[in-house]
Amino acid sequence: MEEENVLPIDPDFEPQSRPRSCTWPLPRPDISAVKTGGTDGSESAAGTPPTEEDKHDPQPSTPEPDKVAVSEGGVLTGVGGATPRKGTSRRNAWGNQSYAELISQAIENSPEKRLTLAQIYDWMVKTVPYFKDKGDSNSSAGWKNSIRHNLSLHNKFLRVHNESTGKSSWWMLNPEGGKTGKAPRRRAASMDNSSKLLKSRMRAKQTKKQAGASGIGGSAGAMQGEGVSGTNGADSPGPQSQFGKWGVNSSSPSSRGSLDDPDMWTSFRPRTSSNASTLSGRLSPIATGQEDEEELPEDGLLGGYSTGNHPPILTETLMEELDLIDGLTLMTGPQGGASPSTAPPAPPQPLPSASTLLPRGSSFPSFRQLASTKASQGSTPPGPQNTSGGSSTSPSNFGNSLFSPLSGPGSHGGFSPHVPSSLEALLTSDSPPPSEVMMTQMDPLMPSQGGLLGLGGSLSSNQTKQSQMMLSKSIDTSAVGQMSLQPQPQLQHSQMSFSMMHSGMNQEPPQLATVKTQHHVPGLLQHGAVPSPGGNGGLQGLGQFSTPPCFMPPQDRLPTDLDIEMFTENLDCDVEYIINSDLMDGDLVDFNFDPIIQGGQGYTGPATTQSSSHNWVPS
DNA sequence: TCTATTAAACAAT
DNA sequence: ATTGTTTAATAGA
Repeated sequence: MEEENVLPIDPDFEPQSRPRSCTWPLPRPDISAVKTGGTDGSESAAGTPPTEEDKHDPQPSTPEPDKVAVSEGGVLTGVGGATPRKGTSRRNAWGNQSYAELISQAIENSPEKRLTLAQIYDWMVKTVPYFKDKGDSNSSAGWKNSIRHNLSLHNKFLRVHNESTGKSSWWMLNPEGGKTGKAPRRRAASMDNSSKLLKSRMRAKQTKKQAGASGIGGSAGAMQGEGVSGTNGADSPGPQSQFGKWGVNSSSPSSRGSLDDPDMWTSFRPRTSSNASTLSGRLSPIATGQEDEEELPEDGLLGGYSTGNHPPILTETLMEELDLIDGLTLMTGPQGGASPSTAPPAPPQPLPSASTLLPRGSSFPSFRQLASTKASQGSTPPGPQNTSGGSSTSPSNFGNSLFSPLSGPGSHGGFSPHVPSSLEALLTSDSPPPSEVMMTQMDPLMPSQGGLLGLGGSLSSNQTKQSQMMLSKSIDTSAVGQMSLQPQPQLQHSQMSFSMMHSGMNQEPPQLATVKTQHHVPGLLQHGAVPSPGGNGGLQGLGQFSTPPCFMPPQDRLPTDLDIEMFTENLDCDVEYIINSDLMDGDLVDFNFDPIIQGGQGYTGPATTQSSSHNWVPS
């Protein structure tokens, strides 16, 4: 506290009677003053930190590579560049950049493009003069609080589980989120649904509390089982080069089966989608409310994919997944214009490919683990999962697959430990949907949602979410993934989801489909599956189940929302049921998706097309 | 009205 | 205690 006072704040700042912000000098009011005084020079004016400031923010000309320079290169560009309002005054004590922008820069600067919260703090302290003094402040410090707040609030930031020791999650930039530059915030909290959402949330909270006290966790299982057994060396979260680790780890078994996994997923969940709704808000009823929920489901899905085990593939897959999850829009990116690469879900940035992969990889491992873990847990103890030991093995293969997705088949055959558990199958099935999403994304926001609906649809629903919340995020998530897959019991539900999926598939363009297939399939199908050119192997499998080619016209989707809720409840039941019984029995479940299937026929047929999506899409 | 900053309550680790 | 999430108040555009 004192320190801050000490800061070289201009006299101007101080006296603004500010109730809350203790942390800094008051910017705003001052700003005007500052502005007046020194426009550009504002820096000096702000004066906060004497010298250092100069270097940092205001001027692009800044020699310091660290901060700005790098950032500019990346996505930030948009952000940083745009930021500068008229240039005159600095909005904040540290400059015109918002917390979100600063954070983005920090992340971008990092080699891996991901940082932990602590690292972000650190970066701030080092880089931004204003914070320099505040380095030692506690987490309670206002600025740290603000950073955390921003991380959570903005879709542009993705949280990825950090496997290493007890480290906090990695924070990454959501390719999409940042793309526009505007990174929408999550949602206006208040506003439309507010009442509804709020209530639900409120409940959730309360519930949690109570539950927590009471011990709802039971279902969740044992709470924390342990940490990561880690080991792997995961420790070195060091930003520097963990590449090796990533790959390795991913495959590595490190974590084996700890319950923790679920969390992993949780971490993924992007709060993303909601944004869309935020902006438009109106249209999709779904959007708003549901989206949120959807997020969770997504995780589940991801888990599914990851389950596959393959690292490399995962990498890309993850990419997609992340994207999907986040913005759901790798594809979109291009449109937005932000991301140059249209086709490939590849990283938005030109960054070194290696790094690109790796970084994401980090997250992957976790996925897998989760999946595998879950599988083992749920389905069975054995956990031979993937050639466990061979973790290293798989990677290599995957690597190939990545590069040459098509070729995939042969390699896949190699590993195929084939997992017994139905989960995989489920997962597989899931995979398709995402792709769909991709396509869907044609539309900026809405579409994505549509895709989600398909995926999450079954899952999503406020209620569901709540319930999930109650239980435990992680678990729920997994459940969710399964949900969609569910076999016989509730075909209805499953159908819904499938149908959605199919539609999505249809939409996909050939190329995309292929790609997708690769990503998804390989991971999942590895067993031996051959990647069917059509891609969809997974889908087909699904198709077998329920297979209603096209369930409903896109338009229906809206209504679907409603339905979804309906389902939700049912789903819940199912989930548990499934978990308990089906999953346990792995064998029973028949999700076989014959990889073979491919025909393309099914999916092909019903081409729904985005056009439809457009319809419901706002604009 | 929207965005951003700041605070603060809470949950989970 | 840290990390994350969320709500709310406030201020600027």
